[in-house]
Parts: sequence; structure tokens; C-alpha cells
Amino acid sequence: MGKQKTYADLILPVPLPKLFTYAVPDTLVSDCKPGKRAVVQFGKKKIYTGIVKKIRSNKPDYETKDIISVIDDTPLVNDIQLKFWEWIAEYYMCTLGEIYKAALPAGLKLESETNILLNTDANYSDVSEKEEIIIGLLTHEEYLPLKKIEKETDFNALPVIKKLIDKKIITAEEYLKKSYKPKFEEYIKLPEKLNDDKYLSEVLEKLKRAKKQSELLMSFIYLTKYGSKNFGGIKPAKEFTKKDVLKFCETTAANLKALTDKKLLISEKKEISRLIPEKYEAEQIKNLNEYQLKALKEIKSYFKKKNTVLLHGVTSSGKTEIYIKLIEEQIKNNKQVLYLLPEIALTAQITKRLEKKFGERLGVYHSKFSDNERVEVWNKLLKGEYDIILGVRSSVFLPFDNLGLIIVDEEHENTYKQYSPAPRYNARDSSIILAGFHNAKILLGTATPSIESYYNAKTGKYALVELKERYKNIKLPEIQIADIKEARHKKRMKSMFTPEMTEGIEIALKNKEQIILFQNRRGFSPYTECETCGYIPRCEHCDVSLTYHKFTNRLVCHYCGYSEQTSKICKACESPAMTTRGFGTQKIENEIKELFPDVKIARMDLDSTGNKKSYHKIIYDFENGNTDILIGTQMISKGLDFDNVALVGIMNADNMLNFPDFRAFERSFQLMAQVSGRAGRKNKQGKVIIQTADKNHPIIKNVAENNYVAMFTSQLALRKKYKYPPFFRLIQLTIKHKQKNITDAAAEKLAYELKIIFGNRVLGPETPVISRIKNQHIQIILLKIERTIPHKKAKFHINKAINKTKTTEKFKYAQISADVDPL
DNA sequence: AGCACGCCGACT
DNA sequence: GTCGGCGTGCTC
Repeated sequence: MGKQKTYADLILPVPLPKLFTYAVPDTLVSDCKPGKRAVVQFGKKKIYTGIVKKIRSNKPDYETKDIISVIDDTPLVNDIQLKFWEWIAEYYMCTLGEIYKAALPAGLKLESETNILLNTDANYSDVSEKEEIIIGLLTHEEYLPLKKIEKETDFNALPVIKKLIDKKIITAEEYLKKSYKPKFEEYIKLPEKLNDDKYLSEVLEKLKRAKKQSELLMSFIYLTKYGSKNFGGIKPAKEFTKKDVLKFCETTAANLKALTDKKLLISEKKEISRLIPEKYEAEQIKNLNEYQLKALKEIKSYFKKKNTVLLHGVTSSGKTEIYIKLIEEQIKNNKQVLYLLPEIALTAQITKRLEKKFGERLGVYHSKFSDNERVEVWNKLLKGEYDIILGVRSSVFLPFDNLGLIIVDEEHENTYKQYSPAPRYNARDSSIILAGFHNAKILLGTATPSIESYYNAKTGKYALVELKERYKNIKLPEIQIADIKEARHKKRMKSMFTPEMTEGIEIALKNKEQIILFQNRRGFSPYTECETCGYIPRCEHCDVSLTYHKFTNRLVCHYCGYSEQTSKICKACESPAMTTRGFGTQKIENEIKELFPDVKIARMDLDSTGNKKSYHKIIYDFENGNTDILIGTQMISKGLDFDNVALVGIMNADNMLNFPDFRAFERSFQLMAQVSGRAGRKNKQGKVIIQTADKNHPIIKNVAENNYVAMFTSQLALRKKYKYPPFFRLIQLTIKHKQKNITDAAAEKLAYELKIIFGNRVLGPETPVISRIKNQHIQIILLKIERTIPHKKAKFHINKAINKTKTTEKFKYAQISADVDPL
């Protein structure tokens, strides 16, 4: 009679729809708890860390492996998070493994690597040439990672290694590699005994002949007592970092080492945090103006009845100050706050403001942080060292245990939706569920609400608070529409600039005021075309035209990264007539340089903001007036506040409006309204010039009149008529396969299965504009399902149809993925 | 997703 | 004959 065994269901980082059950050895039973990481072998060799989902005692009807070890003393993921993961998996039709992968920073998901060791007692008299090469590599090393051996050999090393293992000459070992590396810094302090003046003078006597060393010792002692006023200054302290010692004692590392070797100074390596916030003087937030106060009061009173409030405040109405007041109250009540924002663009300015207010209790989490930094944020939140997290999409996965409020700033932004890879979740919508699990309130803020959110507010699902006055009485900008068609007809265009735009720029420059020129990129990139035959180079793997990059002079595929040299000669007809078409920010930059040669220009787009630094530099230069004209993509539309912008020029409104997407009008309005909001200064009205070939377009009129409600009303009617959100829920299914005929047939079959249940709610299958990516052919099926139908039920039937399709032998390897609420 | 196994055409 | 490509199946 053995006692009952314990089993654990684990979430593993694989895209398989089920949990994996492992036996928990008796020694680990007391330690193995849900939310902790367990190390297990998966398959023949791979070792992973999985998250313990559930502990149970009933034996499964298959053989189980044992858990190797449990890593964490306390759970890394709490119950609320596990519940949240399950909701996301269900709603967005993905696996828990995919969420696990997305939720945790890589440093917390350990994976094994294979190491190869040479057996010392092996007999290697009878080896082949290739085998000898590998043995040669190993003779100088204790061991080598398999990956490294594969890289350093110019033949396929795997079979050779297998042979060598068979011959018992080498062995393979799996080991978990820790990717999180704590950061260390060297600190220097004085040994106790040197506090004794008598001893000190003896030491100095001994150092008589080492002048540099005694000087250093004296100046270090001085530093500990009085600090320094040079080089920016430093306060007295018991110990200093090595870096500071070298700087303030004006000495060399060698000299310092001489003293530490003699134990006259003590050097100590300490683990330090990478997340040292900038030290700012604590700042009082300015008093709210009467409109902000009114809005704040309304939000608070609505929170008594409703969980979600939509704050619709025009650009520069001071929403951030209201957020700060709400955050302060939560902190007073010992609650956590999650402040979500779209992408790095916003973080720079807002981080600074929040850091000034909340100092070290603020954690920042975004994509430009290194993985090590993200691990630290996770751990610090777990330890309760943060009250507020300011972060992007993925911060909804951080280990909060006591949220009181979630703020979703710029609620309408599409970067809240992840498209690829799975989980294809929307952080705004998910955070409403997350807030529910925590009994927390949620505030959506924006100047241009998404149609969905405004509809929810209008129908009473959310409360609506309006803030229509701009902060500091800045006037909304004057909006001028410049007719490209007419200017072209009269031959008055200068390159891509209408006379209105050229004049506007000239006036602003003359007044020493700044200018922002906006060119959206989406659906509009420069490409090359043959003037003789009209041939446009396309990607061989992805069926999409290649984008021209002037900087590298190459044609690049934006889907797979393939690139090729540009050529004057047309590949199709061989005439030397290839020219560039369309213009992006680079082209505008070049044209401006020609039209206004002495003007200082900066460009901000994905290419020019490769890292945190270059991005901040562009903003910093513009803020401080070092740049006259800033040219950019949507990046510049997001929440940046500048003081001296007289003119915002929208280079081409039409390519946004004509984008083939049911949200094109809504997005165009949002973009133009947001970009316009960058214009205007204290006491002086700003100006916006919109260039368009269609000056009577209703959306352009809505923008010019700053009439959100008109845009909303007309769009809502169309959404209803054509069965789109918010009335219908969209689910897009993507079918991929290497062979076109299998893709097409599988898509047909899936559509057929879906139509049995969903009837004419099924659209397609259709060949998307980009019909092939990385040599995979693609078909898509779109479902439009009434909001009134329970989504669980709908998804159950969709999964059934997918499984049914896969029962056909030929379609077994077709990849079918779902995108719920696609953008 | 990895990873291994096994089948088959293409080379020394 | 072996090498290496890729189709197929499995993972507690």
C-alpha cells in the first residue's frame, strides 16, 4: 500500500492546447504549488520551466515523468493571473503556452541547452576526419555548447556528434541556462582599522615612496568626509562606486588596484538594480483648473456606480494631471495602479512627470527595455516595491495582486492589439477583464475615442466624462485645407508641397517658430517602378512590392526582411528606366532640404529611432529648439507636447482615407485630429494645413470643424449597415500551407464547415492582398457574428469546424489560426 | 514549436 | 554504399 502520489498540471512554453501532467516526487510535494516554476524534461531531451497550474492526486492514464525541481520559493504567477491567462486563451482562441511565452520576460523562462563533453578515458584511435575536427574543438575546453560546435564546423555536425556519442568518445548533457544576469558594481570603502589616526599615519609613512597611492588614500578619506564639489559634485558617504572614485579622486584603475591589493582600501562587488530612476526634485502638481476639477469629480462619482469610465478630453486638456490625482488616491488606499500607454513615443515625457511625482514607487515596462530590466520589474512588483506600473501592452501580464485602478491612455490606439504572434490580444479590452478580477476601476482616456468605446459610453455600458477646454486656454488650431488637385492643375505644386504649405512653412520659419510635417506610412511606402513597362519589384517570398530605402539604397520587403540592391535596369524589360515612386518621410526630408537649405531638420520614424537614445535625442532637440522642422510618421502624433509649434502640415490626407479597411475613416480622423493637436502655443493659435485631392471629403470636414460626434454618428450608421463592430464581432481565420492548392482546398473545406453553423456570417475564403509570406500561401475567412450571440458558444463551433477540417488527411498540416477582434 | 525517426534521391 | 533533405508524428 503506497501512499497516494501527487501530480502537477503544467503550462509549458509550447503552442499545444493542453496542459502536461508530471508526477511530483515526495521530496518536492511540499514545495510544488500553483504559480511556481517547475523544471521538467519534455520530449526526448528538451528541458523547460513550466508554470504549475494545478496540483492533483488522481493518476492520469498514461506514464508520467517526474518534476526535476521547483525553482521558486514563492509563486511567480498569482491566482488572478492564472485566471486572466485562461480568459485570454479562451477569448482570443490561443493556448496557455502561447500566453506563458508572451507574459513572462525571457529571463524567467529557462530552457535547456545541450553541452558536449569529451570523455577523458576515451579511446580515439579509430576516428574519421570529421570526428577528429570535433574532438579537436573539444580538447581545449571543458565542454562546448552544441550550438557553438554546429556554428564552428562547416559540415553538418549533428550526425557526427551522434556517432561520437555511440562510440562513447563524447557525452551530451542538457543544462538549464540562466539568461537573467544580475548586474554588479564595484564599491570601494575604507577598512575599519584606518579610522585609527595612529595606524593611518603609520600606513602613510610606509607609502612615502608611493606618492600616487598615498595621495589617493588621502583624497579618498577626504571624499568620505566632505564629498566633492567638482565634476558635478557628490555627497560624503562611507563607500563609493569604483567609477566615482576614479572620477573624483582623479586617479587610475591601476593605482586604485595597488591600494586594494594592499588591503588599504576594500573593494566589494555588489548586486545592483538596473532600474535606478533619475533623481528629480519632487514636484507639486499644478492645481487643476475648474474644468479638470469638474471632470475629476465626475469620474469619481461615476466610479461609485460603474467600473469603466471613458474620459473624452480634447488634445492638451490636461488629462495627465487628472490621472495623477486618481493615482495618488489609490496609493493612499494601498492599491496598485496600472497606467497603460501605447508605445515608447509617450513614455519619455510621461515617465518623467510620473517619476517626479512618485519616484521609486513607479515601475516602467516597455519594449525598449532589455530583458534583464524586465525581469527586475517583475521581481520588484512581486516583492511589493512598486505602487504604479507605467507600461505598454504586455504590462497587463505583470504580477499585480491588488489593483485599484487601470488607466488606458490613448485608448483608441491600435498598438494595444497584438497581431503576431499569438496571443492576439487587445490590452485595452483585456484590462477591462483584469480590472474585473481585481475589483478595480478602469479609466479610458483619449481625445479621439474609438467608435467601440464611444458607443459603449453612449449606450451606458461605460460612463462618459467630457473635457472640452484646453489647458492654459490654448486655442484649438486653425485648420486650412490645401487642394492638391487644383494646385497640380494650375502647375503650382513645388514637388509635393502646395502653395499654401510652402507659404505656411515660410511664415513659421520667419517667425522663428517650429513646424511638424506629418506623412503617415501605413499603406504608403516608396517603391520603384519601370517607366517603360510598369514593372514593380516584388518580394520573391511574400508577394508584396518592395519598399525603397534611400539610406541603404536597397529594396526591402517589410514582411520578411528580404532585401536587394536597387538597379536602374528593369528586370522585366531590361530598359534602364527604374524610378522611385511615392514618398515617405525620407523624400520629404530631401525636398525640404532643397527648398529651405539653411533649415535644421529632423526626421522621426521607425528607421531613425532605432534605439532609446536616438529617439530621445530627436525629441530633446526639438523641445529645445535645436530643430526647426520635424518630419515624422504617426510616431509624432502620440501625446508629445511641444511649446513652440506654429504649423502642423499633413502632407497627404488621401492615402489614409483610401486605405482599404473599414476603420480607414475613423483612423484618418483620429490621426489628423491627434497630429493637429500638436499645433498651438501659449497665447497664440496654431495652424494646421491638410493637403488633399478631395477637399470636400466628409471626414476632412469633420476634422476641420473638430466635430468628433459627427464623425462618430456617420461611421456608426455605416458600421451597422455593413455588419461591423460595435454591432458585430469579427473573427478572422487564417489558413496557411506551403502548397497553394492545399491552402485553397483547406480554406474551402473550413468555410463549408463554418457555413453549416454560421450561414452567411461567413465571408470568404479570400486571397489576401499579400497572398504569400515566407513561402506560405495564405487564405482568409472572416466571420461577422452578432454581439448578441455568446462568444463562448461561437468559439466552440469555430474550434469544432477547424478540427473537422483537419480530419481530412491532406489538410492535417495546414496551419489555421484565429484573430479575434482584428484591427 | 522542437525534435527524432525514417524514407528516398544524389553524391563520393 | 553514405549523406542530407524533408515529410510525419509525438511530446505528460
